[in-house]
Amino acid sequence: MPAKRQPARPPAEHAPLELEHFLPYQLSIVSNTVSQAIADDYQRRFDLGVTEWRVMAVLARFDGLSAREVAERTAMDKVAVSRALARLVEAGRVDRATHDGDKRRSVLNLSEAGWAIHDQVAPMARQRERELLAKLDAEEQAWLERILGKLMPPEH
Amino acid sequence: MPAKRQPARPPAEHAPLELEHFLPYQLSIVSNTVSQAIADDYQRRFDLGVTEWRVMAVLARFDGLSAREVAERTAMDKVAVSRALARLVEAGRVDRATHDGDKRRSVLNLSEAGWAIHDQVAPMARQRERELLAKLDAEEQAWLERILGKLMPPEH
DNA sequence: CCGTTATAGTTACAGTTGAAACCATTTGCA
DNA sequence: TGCAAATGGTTTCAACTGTAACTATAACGG
Repeated sequence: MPAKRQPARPPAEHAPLELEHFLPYQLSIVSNTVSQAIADDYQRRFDLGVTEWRVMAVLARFDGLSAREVAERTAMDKVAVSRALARLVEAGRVDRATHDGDKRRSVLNLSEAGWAIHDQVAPMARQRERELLAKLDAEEQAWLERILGKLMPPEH
Repeated sequence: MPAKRQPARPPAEHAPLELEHFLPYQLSIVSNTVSQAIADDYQRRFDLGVTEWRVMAVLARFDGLSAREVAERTAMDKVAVSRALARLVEAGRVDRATHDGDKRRSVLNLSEAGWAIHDQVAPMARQRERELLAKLDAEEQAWLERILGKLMPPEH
């Protein structure tokens, strides 16, 4: 067995980054790990991508949004929303109509089938969130909520 | 101007997710925003992708790693590491040799050119981290560090 | 009105990504 | 030994992503 590898250079010379204590890196790892865990739950079972699920989640809360409004609320760009909607409409999970008085806009709603999926996926997502929070005590949970609120870019 | 849109269904009926207060979603937004900001700094200037930078960062700390060890330390999969290394070696930023006594393994090190890039990018990354932390007071910073430590998956 | 500019949404293209198959080498063990 | 399984690494293929170009409709300014 090879000996445990040691940092090979004096930090003063090059000041290498310690990735595992670097905040943006930690955020990326934690975020990807939990998102992937949630996605695994519904990806195969419902043939539903992350972007599609996010679109469904906002349509569950707000009726009749346009694609642009969905993009704002999901922090996705309009191309991603357009593609997610194409799949969702094709699969009969979202109903798309045209706005009265502005033929450019679509008017989007979950279909019955869409609601049926939503009502299965939403509890699974909440459960994963609980599992993540279970690693923290009550005080830490409160601080995390507060901190993320401050770190979120203002437009979201 | 259209009236502010209201939630259209009673929460009790379908319990839709409030994305903007959903922890995994917040993490994803914050993480992507900050990672993108950092990446923009060096992406164009050095023609260096995020995956390549991560590989360089671990090679700055540990000499002579194999590709597999790089993958472990960066939390990237081996395919991504293989491709990042191909570009880095091609660009003369990483030297790749073959391990004595195990011809499957490579032995990786930053080249002089690699170090030169590292020594420019690392301070930029640290600066971005400081800007992120500047949104928090000292107490929040301490809690965030503690919390992320607990949320990081054990293997990283 | 009519031409310019802006907006909603889609399409095309090129680059990126991940899963699985693949090759070469090494290890384990009968 | 020698052969099956494991390991390090690359390649392939299909899906996904972002940017820019495009179409259609609406808003604006003279």
